[in-house]
Amino acid sequence: MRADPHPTIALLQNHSLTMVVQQEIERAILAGEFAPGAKLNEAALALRLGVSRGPVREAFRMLDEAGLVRTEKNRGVFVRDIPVDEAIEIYELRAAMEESVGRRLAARMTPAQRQEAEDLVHAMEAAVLARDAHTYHLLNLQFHDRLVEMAGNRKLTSIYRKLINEISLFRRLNLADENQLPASAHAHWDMLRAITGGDPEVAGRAMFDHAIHSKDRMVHMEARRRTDAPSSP
Amino acid sequence: MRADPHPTIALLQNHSLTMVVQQEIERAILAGEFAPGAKLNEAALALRLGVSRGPVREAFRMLDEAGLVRTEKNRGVFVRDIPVDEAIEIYELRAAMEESVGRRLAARMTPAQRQEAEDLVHAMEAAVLARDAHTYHLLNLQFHDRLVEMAGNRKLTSIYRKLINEISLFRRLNLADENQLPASAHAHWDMLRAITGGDPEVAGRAMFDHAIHSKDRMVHMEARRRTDAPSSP
DNA sequence: TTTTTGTAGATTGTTGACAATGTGACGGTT
DNA sequence: AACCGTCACATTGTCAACAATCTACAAAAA
Repeated sequence: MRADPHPTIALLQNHSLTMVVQQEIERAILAGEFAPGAKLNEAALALRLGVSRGPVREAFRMLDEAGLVRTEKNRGVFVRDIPVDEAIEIYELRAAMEESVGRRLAARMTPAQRQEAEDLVHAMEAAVLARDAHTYHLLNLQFHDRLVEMAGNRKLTSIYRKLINEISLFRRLNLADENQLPASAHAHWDMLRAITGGDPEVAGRAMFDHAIHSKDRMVHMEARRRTDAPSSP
Repeated sequence: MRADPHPTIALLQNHSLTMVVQQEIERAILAGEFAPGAKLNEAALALRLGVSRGPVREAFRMLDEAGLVRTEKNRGVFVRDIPVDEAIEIYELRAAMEESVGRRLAARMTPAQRQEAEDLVHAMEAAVLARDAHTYHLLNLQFHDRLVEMAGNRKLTSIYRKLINEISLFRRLNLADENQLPASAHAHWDMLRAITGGDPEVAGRAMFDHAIHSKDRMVHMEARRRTDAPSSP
């Protein structure tokens, strides 16, 4: 038996340089500081973070396995640029996972969890009124993330989050049209109602359809983009 | 545009030492040469593979991210030993994924694919007659792997395979009882029939139920083991 | 005896140096 | 002008040495 160490001590015990470097690069990628397709220079990153190239290389291997970067031997590592067909695959896989989440939540969601989810949708509605698409987007992500977490399957949660990270590397990802935000918020109420209704099949289907709808909108946007801007610009 | 390079050239282009080391360690782990919980010594592995510790460390980071090993700072890396509750989570997640696979296959399986799947079940039946539980186990894995691959979602396929790898680290994983093999083979015929029937919901449900049944059998075995062998041996 | 402390050896964490490979510019040839 | 070889330069791949940390065991203290 061992007591929980002092927070600062726990920090040092768990965070090797490689871990810190990995988290920092991941943060930078997801924050858009490195665009999809951009090359990541080992020495430059090592210099910027004040470490040698070793930990940076180890962090690269982790990010590669996580799907955030791709490594070309003797050429370097690049921020991954998710192709459309892979984005579609991720959306469809996510739909299957969210269906599973909906089923589970219909059977086991606690009142406190329901309250928390409702609070999030209320916040989303506030963002709609404020015409704040960015905040809406973040709340939307958080809403789904919390529902997934509430389903209580940690493996599913961790894989779901990796998928969301990868999707965020899909360049052509568009924030929702401001005009469609009210409808989107409404759809979340519907989903929540389906869950609290208690029928696993209904709830699962609701979350599945919602995810597929996201995919369809993305595919639609992509198709329109392709017709608007012919093959080579 | 670039042509596919000569096979040998492609080999050298893609396989850095780190990749080779990663694949070799992964192979050894999955082959059981390193038992779950066992410690992996950097220097020893580097010596065995004829490389320095750098590539071994990078391979460790990949295997960690893939969930095959766990890293304790300043203590080393250990083959992961999947706890029962995580195994259950993986089985349930796999069930959701296989349901999705079943739905898709009901709608798009080609005659050639159907033939291939049937051949695999025939081979499984042959293994049953030969009382060859090991071969049966491998064919079973291959059957499911091929079905997943046939569904045509590469992201789902790669995640599915990672889950299978992790499950194989679950120590208490038991091969099927020889007496249950005939029933198991029969169940695969049923699944295949559900798929070729063409109804996505029926096919999805069949694969989901089959996967959940696997989970239940595992949980049952685990429960019996716990009662047979009280807390501390 | 039990506990604590100290020390030596083994192992991991990190670094900088060297080797191998790729990139792009320059100049010469056709 | 287009093509090709050559050659620096930049970058990645690999390695070996050093520093930090942990582990095990023995000696000393309670």
